[in-house]
Amino acid sequence: MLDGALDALRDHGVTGTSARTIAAAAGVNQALVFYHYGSVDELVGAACRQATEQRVAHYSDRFAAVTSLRELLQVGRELHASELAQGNVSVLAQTLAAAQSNARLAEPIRATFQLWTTEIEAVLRRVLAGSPIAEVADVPGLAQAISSAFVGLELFEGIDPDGGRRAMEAIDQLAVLVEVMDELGPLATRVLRSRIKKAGKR
Amino acid sequence: MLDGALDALRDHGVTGTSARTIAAAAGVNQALVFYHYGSVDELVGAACRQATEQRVAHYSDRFAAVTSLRELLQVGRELHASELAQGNVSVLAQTLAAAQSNARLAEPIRATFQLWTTEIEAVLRRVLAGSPIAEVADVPGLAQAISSAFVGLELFEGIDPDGGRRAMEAIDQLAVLVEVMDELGPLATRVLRSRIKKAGKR
DNA sequence: GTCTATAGTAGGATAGAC
DNA sequence: GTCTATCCTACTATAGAC
Repeated sequence: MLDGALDALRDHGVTGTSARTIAAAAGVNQALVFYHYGSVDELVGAACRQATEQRVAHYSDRFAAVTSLRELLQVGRELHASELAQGNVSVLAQTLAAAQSNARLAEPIRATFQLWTTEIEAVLRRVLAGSPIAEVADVPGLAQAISSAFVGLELFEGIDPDGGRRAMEAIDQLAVLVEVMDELGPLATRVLRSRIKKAGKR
Repeated sequence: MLDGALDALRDHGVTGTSARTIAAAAGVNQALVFYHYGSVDELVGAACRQATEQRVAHYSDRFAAVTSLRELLQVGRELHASELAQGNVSVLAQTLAAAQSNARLAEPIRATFQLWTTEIEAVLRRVLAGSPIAEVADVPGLAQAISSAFVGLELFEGIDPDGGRRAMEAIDQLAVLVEVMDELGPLATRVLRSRIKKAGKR
């Protein structure tokens, strides 16, 4: 039935997801939603949670093998492509939107989202070790910015696939910038540190 | 009634927005939605369109005065704060999510979203003039990436305000990186060009 | 143009048979 | 645990009075 909930979110969106559509997708009776989960919202929350745990576990090895920002982005793009095909990230984006005005859904979705952010944060901490970026940048904040941006792109791609692809390419080019930055040597590092420090006092 | 539609989206989210809630917010009768707009979706599309046109016009002067990436981000943050308080960008995010599985809403929302992207693109083109970034980066793609990321952050902030704030800070620090990059002089520019070229052949 | 009234449909939730 | 049956509510959309 958890799978049925995901299917319903994929096929009908948040607005078209109900106890009835979920039950139909799962091939069971509508009353079971309430018997097992109490409400539709709780079922949706549980389904997102479980699905995300599985996806994160599935990509765990990939993330662990990442040694640079570009590789992180590369994994991100693969993940984007495969999850888009399965509609998984779209489901998360849907529920994230629904959670805005649904207090019952907010906390479960926040926790689910945190699963991705935590994974990205660990990679960032490893990849940025020794980099001047790590000294000044807030790594958890950066991780959240990245996963948020990812969701935004996902939503955008849903209504404009071509534009979404171009946006992804552009981000790829930005990642090159940051890496080059990191490889410019001590002079650049010094300039960078002082500039960021100055900017921080603004 | 267009305002009523926005109020309804703000207060009840996409799932709770109906001809009835819109009419109640506007202080009129529910039947008028169908008389004037034919369907709820078309009213919502029109409302988003009009509201976004007004907001874009309102920030037009600000965008025109921007001369650097950091200033662009600064305007973006002000915009974020003021629109968050009014709930406007959240409305756009809500409808963007709804449009994923609603063909009738997809095109109007895509066009609405394009209003912001076009504005950002113009600023980028001006700010990045003469920069090595502009030579290799796809400016329209970058503009779409930025507005997408903005929406993602907006959604995220809705369920985790503290995390959203930290993510915004982190992006601010990244912008400093890019600017420093731009100011490192010809050596860095040369390295950058060759690296991006190489990366493009990957 | 705006209202009331209403038809028809879909969803949340529960009671009770099996 | 799973089903049928059912109640109540809320929604879209239309017809028709004013």
